[in-house]
Amino acid sequence: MGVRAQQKEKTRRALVDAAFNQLSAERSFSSLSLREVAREAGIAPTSFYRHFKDMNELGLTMVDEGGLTLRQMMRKGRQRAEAGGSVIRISVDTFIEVLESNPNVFRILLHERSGTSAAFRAAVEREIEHFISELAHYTEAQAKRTPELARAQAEALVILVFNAGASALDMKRSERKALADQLVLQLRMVATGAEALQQKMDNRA
Amino acid sequence: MGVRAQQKEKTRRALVDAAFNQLSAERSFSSLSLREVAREAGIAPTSFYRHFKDMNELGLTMVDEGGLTLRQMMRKGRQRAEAGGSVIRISVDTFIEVLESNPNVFRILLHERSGTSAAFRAAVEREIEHFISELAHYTEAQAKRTPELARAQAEALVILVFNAGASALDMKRSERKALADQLVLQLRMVATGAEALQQKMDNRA
DNA sequence: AGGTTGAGCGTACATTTGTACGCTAATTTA
DNA sequence: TAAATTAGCGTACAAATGTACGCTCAACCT
Repeated sequence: MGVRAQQKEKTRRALVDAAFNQLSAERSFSSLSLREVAREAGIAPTSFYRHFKDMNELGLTMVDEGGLTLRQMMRKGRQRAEAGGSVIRISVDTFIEVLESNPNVFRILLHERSGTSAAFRAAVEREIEHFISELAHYTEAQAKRTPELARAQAEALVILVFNAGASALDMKRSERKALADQLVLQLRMVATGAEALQQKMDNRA
Repeated sequence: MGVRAQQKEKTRRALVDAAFNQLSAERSFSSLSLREVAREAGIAPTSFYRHFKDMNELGLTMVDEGGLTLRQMMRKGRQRAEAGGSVIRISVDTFIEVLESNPNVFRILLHERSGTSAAFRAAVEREIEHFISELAHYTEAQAKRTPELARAQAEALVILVFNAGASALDMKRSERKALADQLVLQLRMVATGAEALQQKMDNRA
């Protein structure tokens, strides 16, 4: 890559990072202005357009990038689970860790999921869908579920996890412990319930 | 109530209604400006301050009012359930109906739940908490659950329902049918799983 | 009846925003 | 080496926003 393209990439990163850094509990992506982001990135407002068509395009980039980060981290966590122990427990613990080290990635996903732009909502949904289908396939193979049931189960699990994540963002470390415990309990409920429903169906056939 | 206070109340209502009417899939509360709301309500921007300290105060009013509306409608639905039939099925159907007739109430609750103002998040959480604890008490008595388990179960149910609501907002009527079916399946999973966990605990004791 | 209150208005202003336009200077290409 | 490309800048402007201030006049109180 030439010197020129390299510098451009660097500035682009500065923009994305600037935007992520400005996110907080009090500041959502849609409340950021193009000028603010440019200022934080150390470039002139008008230079922003050399990299993104508008703020929307930047936001979508962030969603995609954030989703990728998340999936990579969760995958690493799953490897830990393969060493043995409760899959649910380990996954929840991993999730909390990921959330703690990337709060702003979660913020944008959680907020824009119910946001004002259809493109954003779709992008977030796509990211969540990754999690769901990955999990559904796993369950279908592992626990011999009907595809339909596996899907419903996976979706329920993911929703519960993400929701807990939203609550966790506002919490202190100590409170998070209790949250994680309750989440584990809820996930077990779903898993147990799905198993029972599956068996009932099998018996009927 | 005097003529004066009556007129004031009328204008206040106009403001609240104006704000609710401006909400849509593309427009969140936090993207509304004081001036827009005043314009829609037919008053001068500066007159807004005769009724609310700022937009935040208006928003909190809307959350409270919306939550109340929701609970009232769900209560009515529950009476229908007492006539017999599956509690889960009837509740879900009621919920979908409520959602269809008050989409904007849901929009503000769902969006501000992950919103940018702590006061808003707390207000929404309070509303959701109403649902959860009402349901937890019901389950605790009806199905003889441990308080802890009843709480976890109720919370899981409510979260799944609200989440489905968020998806439903973007859907056509026909798609909603499938969503409702899957939601029912998920709720049964949770209920069945909670029952199984409860029995396991009872046996151990 | 006469004084007080307060809802609603119009004017005004400082800020902030997105973005159009044209320049510069360094890199890339030919 | 000469020409072309382009990242980044500064200037500029129209639009919109929140809100301070002071006025009016109908309703209210005594």
